[in-house]
Amino acid sequence: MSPRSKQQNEVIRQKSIEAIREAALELFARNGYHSTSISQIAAGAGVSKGLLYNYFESKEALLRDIIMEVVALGDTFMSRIRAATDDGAEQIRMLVEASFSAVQQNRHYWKLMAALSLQTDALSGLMPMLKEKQEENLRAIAEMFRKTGAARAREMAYYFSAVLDGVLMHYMQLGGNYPIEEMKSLVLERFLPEC
Amino acid sequence: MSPRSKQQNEVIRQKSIEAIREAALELFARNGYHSTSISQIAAGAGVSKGLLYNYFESKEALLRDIIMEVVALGDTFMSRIRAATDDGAEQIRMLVEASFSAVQQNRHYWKLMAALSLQTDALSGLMPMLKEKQEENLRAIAEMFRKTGAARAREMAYYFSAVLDGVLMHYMQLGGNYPIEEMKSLVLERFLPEC
Amino acid sequence: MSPRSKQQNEVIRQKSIEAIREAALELFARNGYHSTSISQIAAGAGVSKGLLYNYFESKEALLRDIIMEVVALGDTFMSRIRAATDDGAEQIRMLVEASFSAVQQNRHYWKLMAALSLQTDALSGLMPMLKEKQEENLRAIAEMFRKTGAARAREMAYYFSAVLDGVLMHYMQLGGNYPIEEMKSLVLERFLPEC
Amino acid sequence: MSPRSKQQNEVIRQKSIEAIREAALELFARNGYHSTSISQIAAGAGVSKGLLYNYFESKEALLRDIIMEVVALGDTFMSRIRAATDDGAEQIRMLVEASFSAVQQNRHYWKLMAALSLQTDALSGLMPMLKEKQEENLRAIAEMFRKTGAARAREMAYYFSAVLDGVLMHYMQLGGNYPIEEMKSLVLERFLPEC
DNA sequence: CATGAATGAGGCTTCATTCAT
DNA sequence: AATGAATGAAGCCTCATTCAT
Repeated sequence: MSPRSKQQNEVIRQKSIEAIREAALELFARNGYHSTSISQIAAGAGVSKGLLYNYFESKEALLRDIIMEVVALGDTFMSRIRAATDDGAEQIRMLVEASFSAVQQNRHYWKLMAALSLQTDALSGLMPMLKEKQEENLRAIAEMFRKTGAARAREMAYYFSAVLDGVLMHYMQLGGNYPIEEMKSLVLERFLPEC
Repeated sequence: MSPRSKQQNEVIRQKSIEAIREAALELFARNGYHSTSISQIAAGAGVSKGLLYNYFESKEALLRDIIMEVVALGDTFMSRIRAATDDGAEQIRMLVEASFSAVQQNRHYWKLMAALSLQTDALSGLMPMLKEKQEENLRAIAEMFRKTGAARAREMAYYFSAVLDGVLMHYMQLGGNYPIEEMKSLVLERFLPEC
Repeated sequence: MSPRSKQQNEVIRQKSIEAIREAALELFARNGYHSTSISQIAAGAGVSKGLLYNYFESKEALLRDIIMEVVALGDTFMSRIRAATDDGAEQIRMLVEASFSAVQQNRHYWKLMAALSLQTDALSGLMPMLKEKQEENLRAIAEMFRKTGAARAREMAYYFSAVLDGVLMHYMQLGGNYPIEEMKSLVLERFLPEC
Repeated sequence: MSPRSKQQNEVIRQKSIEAIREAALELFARNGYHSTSISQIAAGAGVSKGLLYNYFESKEALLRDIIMEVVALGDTFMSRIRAATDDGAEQIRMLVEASFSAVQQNRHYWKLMAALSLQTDALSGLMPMLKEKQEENLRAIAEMFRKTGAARAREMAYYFSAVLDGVLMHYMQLGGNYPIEEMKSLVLERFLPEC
């Protein structure tokens, strides 16, 4: 019955928050945002509905929180790549590798993101920020192509990121039988012919 | 005095059905299936909620109906292309043209389809059929590549359809500012270099 | 196209009305009043919903109409019996015979009546009349017993009609396997021992 | 501060559940199953509609729950009687007493059961179980008659239970002015003449 | 006489959210 | 920090009834 220390409390808090986030992500990705209820998330996280509302203002806020995490993850990727090398082709290669491996390791995140990116609802408040991020990434990718000496770097960036998203989307749709490795090879081949 | 003739009734019915379909498509595409209420659809179509249920068994049946229409549209495309020419490269060119123009002319349909294809819910019953269709299209596209003499025709088909979907998805996400024409050129260039 | 004569119209009217009544009775009895829709009745009768409302003010009015018919039928029975003989025992015997044969020949009517008699709803307006009828029948039956010289004729009337209703209710509940003939014998035996 | 204990919660739950059950029983019996709305039940129980669905899966499940309670009550009666004595006549006497007193003390239950037993709808799933129960009771009653040395014990059981149901049904229909005590005497007299 | 398209009130049910403990 | 009983708005759907033809 001795009162918990501040640190102990903080640990407990973080554990609960993380459990909620994970359960929510899993369920949102598997069943869709609207088809997932707060009750399911709380049950999945092993906490009460009340506690969930201690940490997250609302269902939408919980979704926002998860999305911000994914966005941050993406930013980290890009930073690392730029830090690793200054060679455009190599950066593109790393980006392809990183994208495929991220999606393969964690289909949940990306399926959720893809599904949400096509829905205007449930994300209303976040849309501008997400578009901004996409724009930012596009600029970064264009810069990579520019470094390879490619003509029409910006168009290539648009095209490249569309290809990447297209392949990964199909992978998420079709799952296990998708020839994901072959597709990765094809992408690399066709964007980095010299390698 | 006398009741309306069968034909008169059929005209009236079709008018209402079409209004409902259109309103539903528009709203489903814009706001998402779950975020669209039957009331909104009825209001959008200018009919009562009750009438909607005279023609569609349920909200899900309405969605199904719309999806079946899109699927039929896609089938028509493929048939026409195959009927038009036997030259693989020409077929691919026509497919690109048809896809881009379809999406540009009717963004609603395709945005809805894309969004739904990533949702596990709200489509449970239709998923098998849709996957079968996709498989069928893939085979048809592979056959086109085979005719061009391309190596690894099946892989190319996977890749090609991913590219197409990726580009069109981005177009649907970004809307007006997307360089859609440039992307079309790039797609054609990169898959039909000889033209 | 020659206009129908008044008589022809009347024939048509009566045919439609009768078809509606029959369909309604059948459906009310089989599926219950609340579980039967006007659409079902109209379909069952082979007429349109609109025509149904030409002849019956409302669903409840249709029910009332049917009930009145049953009541009238009951009155006819009693009158016939009293006209046929003045002997109490014989009257009772006839009543038993008539009741059993009516129920056996037309379970629909009686099942509906029994079900409704226990529901306060859907009959609100008719209840007083029905109670009055029951009271009237009770008096008539008591008079029959009185003629047989039985003591406590009124109590016997209550008891007798309860027995009759109980047996017939069980028959309607259990249907085919109910030993209806044996029960009739038992009723006769126990109320008319001297026969 | 701390959450309620399991026991406290259980008490609270049972209170609400019981309030809902009672309100539902009262309203179902008075107005009929179909004419009673969930809103009415919730209002009658002094809880929200939502809470009702915390405890009962559906309106039909609520009805089932109530029916199961009545069935259990009936089973208890029969068991007690058989445990109390082995004398057939005494058992029958007890059964009559118990039935009359049960119905007088709790008209709601029995009116609801009687009404439902004549409805094909709203009970579909339960019908087989109820028929089985009735069959079981019939066998038990036949056994009682057999012990009294009566001939045709099974027929007597059918007849006896029809009489009981008939009398009690009339009581429920006519209410206060029904000569219930006289009827009880008559039943006992006529089935247990030797007493 | 006859039709059936159309309406809208009202019923059942779900679920995000609150709050007493 | 934690619980879960309780709420009520909102969604889907049914169906008695109306009315233009």
